[in-house]
Amino acid sequence: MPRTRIDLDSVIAAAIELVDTGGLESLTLSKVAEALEVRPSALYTHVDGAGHLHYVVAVAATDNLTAAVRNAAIGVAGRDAVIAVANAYHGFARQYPGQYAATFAPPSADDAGLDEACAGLLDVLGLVFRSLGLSDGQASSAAMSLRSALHGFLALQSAVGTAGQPSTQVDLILDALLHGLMPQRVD
Amino acid sequence: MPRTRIDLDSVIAAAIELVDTGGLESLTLSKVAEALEVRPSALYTHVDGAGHLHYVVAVAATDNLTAAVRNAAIGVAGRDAVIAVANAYHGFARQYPGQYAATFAPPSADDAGLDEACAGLLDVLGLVFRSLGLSDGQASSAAMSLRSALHGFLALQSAVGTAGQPSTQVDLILDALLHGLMPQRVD
DNA sequence: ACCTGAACACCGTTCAAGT
DNA sequence: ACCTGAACACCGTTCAAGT
Repeated sequence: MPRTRIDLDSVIAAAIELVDTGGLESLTLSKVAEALEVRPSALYTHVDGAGHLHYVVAVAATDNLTAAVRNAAIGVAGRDAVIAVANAYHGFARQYPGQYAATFAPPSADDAGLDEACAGLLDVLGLVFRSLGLSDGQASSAAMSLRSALHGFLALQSAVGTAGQPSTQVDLILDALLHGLMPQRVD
Repeated sequence: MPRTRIDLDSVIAAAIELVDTGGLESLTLSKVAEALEVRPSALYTHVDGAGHLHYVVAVAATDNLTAAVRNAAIGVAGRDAVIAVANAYHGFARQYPGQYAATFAPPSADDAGLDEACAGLLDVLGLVFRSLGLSDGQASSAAMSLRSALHGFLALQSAVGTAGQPSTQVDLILDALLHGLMPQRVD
């Protein structure tokens, strides 16, 4: 009777499924091992401990977020593209709150995977602002601002002090970005 | 020889100190107990488990943040007040990253303490916008937007993908708020 | 090369026992 | 009323042992 054999991809897949089901708090080596029907110590062949597990899951989750945002930007231009991309970002965070939370893992010194994944996300957002006529520098600055605004809104929405109207607030933020955050006007 | 006697205030004080020193991850019942020189089980007389400990620390940390922001708003008015308040919020988060992170604890169903603490923070921010001539509704909406923007910026700054210029970005966000987020112009 | 099993440290939680 | 001590479940990590 052969032992159960796993690899890094199966570990990540099980971890993502775990995070989607029970949130980021349920991401433990023990639970991933249980889902894969191996002992926890078996995971150390593929992953360098709990911290590294969080890291690789962050990379995978960021890539998933980027893909969702990229797909939303296809076939739309200008101001509509910003709204489409913002809604896609927002929608991903609401549909996969565990993956979205996993996105904000502590960075690594000897692994640039998460930095590259974040750069990929910002590239997609930056391209949208390029289609609005912004320069490369302005576009990447606007991309960071958009992500910052969307995350701030999402973090406070899912946390405490949510006495305001959730739906109208997103529009306020987008309006703010489109009106004031970009160096040149677009409306 | 009498046993060591503690109360809720000493638990919170030890927890805040722990969070300031080792970050939010170091906030455990075991470490708080060790700091107070009692057994971990002794804490259950004053606090309802680890989740509740996080909750009461969140309330205390939010109150500390509110006090810092409130002090910064004294003696300044209009546009300068917004900048002063934003810098105070930003400064608290940088000086006490553990406390700031503790601020975002999951809300409670049977305890309104954190909601009230958040309302207190938003009240201070709202008063600043009132001094800019906004109505109550506009001011509280702007207060939530300002906090959302500041938190989004801080979260992405302390996390990954920080290739941009940190200092200039804060000003961009403030400009966006002052220019576009508020229903009526102030400049 | 890769998984198991035992071992250890750490954390949270409960509860009877002491004071 | 409040802390101790024992007990248990859970998690992460290491490492010798097997295959």
